[in-house]
Amino acid sequence: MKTSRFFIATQKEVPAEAEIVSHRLMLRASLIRRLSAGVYTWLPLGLRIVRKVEGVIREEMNRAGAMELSMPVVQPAEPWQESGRWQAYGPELLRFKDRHERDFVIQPTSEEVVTDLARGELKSYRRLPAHFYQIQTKFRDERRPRFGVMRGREFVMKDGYSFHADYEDLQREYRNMHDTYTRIFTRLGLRFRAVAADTGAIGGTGSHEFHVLADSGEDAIAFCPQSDYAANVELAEAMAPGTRSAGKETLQKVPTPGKTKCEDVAQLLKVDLKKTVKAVAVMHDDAFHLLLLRGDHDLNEIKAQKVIGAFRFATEGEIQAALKCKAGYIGPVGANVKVVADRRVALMSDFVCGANEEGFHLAGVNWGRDLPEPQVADLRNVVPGDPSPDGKGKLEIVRGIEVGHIFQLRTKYSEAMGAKFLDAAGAEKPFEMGCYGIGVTRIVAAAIEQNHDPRGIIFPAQIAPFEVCIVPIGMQKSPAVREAAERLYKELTQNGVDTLLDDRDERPGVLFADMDLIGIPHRVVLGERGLAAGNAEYKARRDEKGTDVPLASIASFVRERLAAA
RNA sequence: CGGGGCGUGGCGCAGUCUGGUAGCGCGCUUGCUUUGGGAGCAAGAUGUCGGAGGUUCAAAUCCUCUCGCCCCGACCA
Repeated sequence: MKTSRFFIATQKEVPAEAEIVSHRLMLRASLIRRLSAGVYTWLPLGLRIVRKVEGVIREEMNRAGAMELSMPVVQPAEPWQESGRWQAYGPELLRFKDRHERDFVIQPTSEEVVTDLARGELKSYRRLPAHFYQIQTKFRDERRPRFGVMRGREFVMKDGYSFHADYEDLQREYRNMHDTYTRIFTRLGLRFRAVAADTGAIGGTGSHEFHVLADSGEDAIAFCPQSDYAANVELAEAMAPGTRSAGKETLQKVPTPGKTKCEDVAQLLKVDLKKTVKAVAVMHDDAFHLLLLRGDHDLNEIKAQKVIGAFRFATEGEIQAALKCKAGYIGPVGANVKVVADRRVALMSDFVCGANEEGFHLAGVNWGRDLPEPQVADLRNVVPGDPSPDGKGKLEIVRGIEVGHIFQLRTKYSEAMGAKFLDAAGAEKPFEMGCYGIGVTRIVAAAIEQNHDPRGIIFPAQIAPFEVCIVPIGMQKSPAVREAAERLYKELTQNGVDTLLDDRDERPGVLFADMDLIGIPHRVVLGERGLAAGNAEYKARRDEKGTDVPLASIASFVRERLAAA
């Protein structure tokens, strides 16, 4: 490809709409343009990257035995009503009516359609297992799209669905996909980690997420460097080893006017924040609960929900009604309400908490003596340094971007939709199902997030829009440069190298800056100076300086570099 | 959905408080010079100031209502 016949519209200035680096660079490098919130046009340069990501995924999915198909983006409401997701999905599911007033959705995933297909076609165990996948446009009406294509409303996802005669075979395929995803993300040149995950709204049992590691990631991942333990912090179990030491202090009420936060109280009383307990007031149905956490810990709402059921935070009025006290000074002592203590809190002694009287806290509080032994549960997010749940070391926390997710759905959809096959004994059974997603367009953003420098994007070779760029200096003026550039271009393209020849009549600085910005991994510069000495100059995107290579061997040199990557 | 902010040529912004009929940089067009890291000079083109209504002799500026977008929190590939 030659730049004179290709659409490149790089920008020097940073667009105001973009906050994170990948979004900025994607706009500046003319990979994407926004049409509306969370909805983007993929420009020719960006689409090349998407296609390369898709290519790697397609190759590995096919190699793993999955079969590509394509299901409709627009789907009728009926199967969604059958599965129950028409009600369960909520406003994120984009719905509309056709001219006959019939309900439709734009697919956010395709469990319903693929299950409908399976129940019609996979009537016998002899047809099993079967794994169908597609690389398709999805739409989710996100409450808050952000970071460009990282969390767009419209996006491209690879979604695969497998059907099995029994659970053992589903588990085999689940491991197969775990391995396949590992290969895919490795080939894409990403630094990533597979983590145990909550199964969330899709339901089912086993589940892993694949996260690209990046500080800008929206997810927090807890992992143990001493073992292979890794889990989303939403899920990671907070351990509390040890026993409660006997209390030494007497209970006393201390004035803490204006100090409503644990940090402020700890500072005022000159005690460690870890000696304080905070009480979070929540309502489950109409029941008021106090959830107790150590002052330096945060509530994990998913865990709390598993303990007391769906809840919301109590209002100031409800707190007044239950405890006769303002928020900021509430605590469990003498409170006639349900109390659930985090495991760690249950092991504390001589601690500080609210006194249920405005302007006062209690110090030297001890379980049993000052208040009854509480209900104990895991309520908090893990923090760095917590013991790993597998007992093999201490947890660290990093941030990640979720780019893949695999689930064991079991029979959730097959039972809801009556999708059954006949087994060898002639008995009707619901399919055991798995589903497997990869965020294709999100990967492009994640790869940039992980690979960039002040000059721009540094694409991993597998997904770069072009593998090599040729930058001729003064091509329009110098016949020698033009001739050398055209010859090298021809030689590389004829050998299947994805080459971009920058033949624009621009100053060298512009060409260099653009090629760096759009992240082409290998660059060959041809100038009269070098040509006079019989040399071309080669530079990899990450290199500081170029190196001279004899013109006669530059093509084979580049091809060797490509093969080495 | 709650909280904060922003809508002025293709892009980034000033002007708004204190009404007087729109400006800067980048980009774009043409010419000359320049040519190994986003050139210089000259001449140009491009705006219903997000939209609607109102106040006023006069509105980008004041008032009302709307629409859109971005950022921070609870969900997902």
